[in-house]
Amino acid sequence: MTGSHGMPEKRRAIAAAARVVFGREGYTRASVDAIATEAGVSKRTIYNHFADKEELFRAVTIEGADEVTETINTLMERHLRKILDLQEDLIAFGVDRVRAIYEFPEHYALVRALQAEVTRLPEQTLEAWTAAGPATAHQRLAPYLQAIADRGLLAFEDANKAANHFNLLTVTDVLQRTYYGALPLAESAAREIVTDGVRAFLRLYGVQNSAK
Amino acid sequence: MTGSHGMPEKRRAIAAAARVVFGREGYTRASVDAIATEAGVSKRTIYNHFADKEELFRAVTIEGADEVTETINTLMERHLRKILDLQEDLIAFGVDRVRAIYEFPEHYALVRALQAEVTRLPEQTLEAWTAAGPATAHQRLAPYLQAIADRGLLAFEDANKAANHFNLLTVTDVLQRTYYGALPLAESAAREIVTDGVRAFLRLYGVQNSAK
DNA sequence: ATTAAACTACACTACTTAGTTTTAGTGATG
DNA sequence: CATCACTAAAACTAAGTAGTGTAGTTTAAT
Repeated sequence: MTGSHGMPEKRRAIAAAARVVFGREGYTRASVDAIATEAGVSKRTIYNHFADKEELFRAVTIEGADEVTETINTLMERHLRKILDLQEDLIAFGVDRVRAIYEFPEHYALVRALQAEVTRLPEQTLEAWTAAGPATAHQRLAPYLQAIADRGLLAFEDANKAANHFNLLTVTDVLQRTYYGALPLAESAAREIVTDGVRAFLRLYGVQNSAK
Repeated sequence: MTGSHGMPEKRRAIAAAARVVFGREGYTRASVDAIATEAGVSKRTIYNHFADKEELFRAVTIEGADEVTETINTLMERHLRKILDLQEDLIAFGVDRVRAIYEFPEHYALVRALQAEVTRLPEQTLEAWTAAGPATAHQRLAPYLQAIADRGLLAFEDANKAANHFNLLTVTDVLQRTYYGALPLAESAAREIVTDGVRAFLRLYGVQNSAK
């Protein structure tokens, strides 16, 4: 059963374990031995697949970002493709997006670890991660907002800036308050933050047709 | 206030050095020996002033937060006490506030280190730091905005939410893009972000008849 | 000058780390 | 069968870690 979908099975086990341990312990504190144990693999095998600890870190941060980005893409398709009630759809998207933070705790733990390492990371690694993760977050949102604007439901000059403001007013607010998902947040509190954010966003860019 | 007034000179040297080294290396990687060297002090002296590494970290994060909070208070007094042109004053405040990020690089490096440790920190330490730093950021802004609203230049129902939105649209945007000050940001870019943020803020809460 | 507190320098403990090497074994391919 | 690529397990190297103990030195107030 060599499920070799490009990646040997062991490599995937190592990557998954690395994500957990790096997320839980941070880069420096995470030991390669601990990752090996978590992966159910010998330490030597890790070094057969990855040059060193740093390359392992680089690989898993980017792969993790890809995974989350994919999830967010799905959420945008689900909520922002066909708009029935703009405010409700934006709120539903925001709430699901926030929920995704708590559905990928290892990923956001990894984000915290990565942010702590920013000044020590090779420029290239940071760029690759930014491109895979945060950058896509609003680069991919912008076209959806543009499409909604084209149908006359939103009005702005720059879709990218609007997307940026949407993210700031919803998911960034949550990330900031919870230290990137480290602190728990009640579903109801998340909904309230997102609702406030969406209402502000619509006051900024909404077209007055659905009234109060 | 964590007064650095009655504090022996050596203790201050240690705290200053710890801020630099923790900021540069992160909590785990920073060694107490390195902090001692940076402070020009023997390691034993550090342990005469602080119970252990963790208490040292706790002390310097909170002292650093106090310092930055004080600076921000000064900026609010300077720009938000007497309003001449609301938009210009808010922009000037925002720009100075962003500049403060780069005037306290060790502090924001420390913030990154702290965020990475959030899940391992004693709850009490995190609470104390949140209270000294980020929490005050908009708790103290709210009264200024309220005073401006009382003069009829702004309109909102909840000053705290307005303050939160102001911060999100200006300084949080910058912090997020620069990984909490880790990446450089041109003065002009900072000004553009803040200007966009302030304009959005005024579309949300501004009263049309004022100035201009 | 005396005294007490604070300091330095440094050896020392008990432990952890990244990465390598060794030894023994696995399953597949030709 | 033999080779090949991989693996586990454990020992090992070389380095670094937090924190302690102590002997001798500085500092400042009396």
